[in-house]
Amino acid sequence: MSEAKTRSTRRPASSGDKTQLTRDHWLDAAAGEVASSGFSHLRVLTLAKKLGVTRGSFYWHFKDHEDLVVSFLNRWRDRRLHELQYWKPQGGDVETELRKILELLLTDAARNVRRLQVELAVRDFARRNAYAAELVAQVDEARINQNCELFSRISSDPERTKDLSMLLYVATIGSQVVLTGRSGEEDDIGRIEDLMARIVMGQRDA
Amino acid sequence: MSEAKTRSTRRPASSGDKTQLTRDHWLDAAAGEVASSGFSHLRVLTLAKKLGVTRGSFYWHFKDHEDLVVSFLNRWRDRRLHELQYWKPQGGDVETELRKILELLLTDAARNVRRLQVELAVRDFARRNAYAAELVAQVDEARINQNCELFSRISSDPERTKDLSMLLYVATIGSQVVLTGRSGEEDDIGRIEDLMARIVMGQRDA
DNA sequence: ATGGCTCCATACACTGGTGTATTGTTTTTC
DNA sequence: GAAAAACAATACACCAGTGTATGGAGCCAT
Repeated sequence: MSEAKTRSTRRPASSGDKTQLTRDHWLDAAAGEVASSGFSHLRVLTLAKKLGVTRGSFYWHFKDHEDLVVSFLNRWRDRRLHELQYWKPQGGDVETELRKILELLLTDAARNVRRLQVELAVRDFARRNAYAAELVAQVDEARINQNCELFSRISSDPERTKDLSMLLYVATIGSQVVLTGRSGEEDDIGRIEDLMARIVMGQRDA
Repeated sequence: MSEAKTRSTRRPASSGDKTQLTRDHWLDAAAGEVASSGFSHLRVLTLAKKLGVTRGSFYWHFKDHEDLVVSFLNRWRDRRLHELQYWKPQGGDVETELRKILELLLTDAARNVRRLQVELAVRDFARRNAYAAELVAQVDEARINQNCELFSRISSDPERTKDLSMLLYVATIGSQVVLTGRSGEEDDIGRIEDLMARIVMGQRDA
């Protein structure tokens, strides 16, 4: 603790960096808080400490607390919609593609703890915030539709493909909610993944 | 603002009643707050207003805010474990029992909005509170085990019955999380219910 | 090197919430 | 029917958090 003049930078390198802060820096810090404590514990003072600055900086980058929340939600929505692009099923055979999707939605999701926690926090926030609910609905719909394209190769009945896609989605979300941070998590998730795959494949019509 | 003497009762009948308050009254009021705003917005001042008293009463019934939260969680756990008793599958044939359970877990749950919201709030709180997590785990396990007994009549492989029970559970929780308060909720839940029933029945071994 | 722009610090006013101490009012109980 | 116990009101000290106003410090033009 004896710096503050040696380098021309003024911030005590709390985030390891030295340059000026940007809106995105604050949003990243916010993600950490949201993940670990939820939206209702999102405090600008806390973020400022984490970033090694005072709130003076915050109120330059953001109008107020609400501005932070809305920006956070928008960025979250944009990223979630955008990433879907890379998860599009390729031309492989149905079972391999299904396995890939399941692994993406369950095993992979479970490893990305922070990302998962953020999603759960957003979802919870959506229960009492109309705007968040709107964005969550958009993301949910996009994801369900994405899987629909694959399931159309399993059943020719469009109603059934839609239902299957929906079921797979709610099952994965449920797994995340119920199993995350639980003892035997890895194992249980693997088994659900397996069972889901077998079940869905069993729904293929003749 | 010119009352306060006409009747010998002192509380302005905010809860319609006149008698003295009990711990359970506070817990009931807390349930309302938790359902609509979550644990992090649980304020004793708010409860006091809702009950038509001041905080002086609260601190007679409870040691502090944490006492309220812990008592609330305990009551929740006790009730959830106790109600399972009445949901035990009877001796009917497998499909009817399965349908009954699904209706209980999905259609019925969706009607009981407040109860569902409380459960989701508790579950969210459990992400950052060890004690809540403990209780949620207890409830989850009890519910999953309860369904196991039924599924053992579908598959003779105990591993598979356990997996099926788990899948059904996470699917219902996921449905509640994803579909609650969404447009077309009723419809979607019905379809999921139907699909789940067909799928599970399809897992019966020869 | 001066003025202007960007980014952050400091200080203040204000709100909303907790918990405690004390007193007041009903109800019970004997 | 008076003492005791249960319940509630009032007033206070205190803290955490927001938002605002203002004053720098560093950088970049000309």
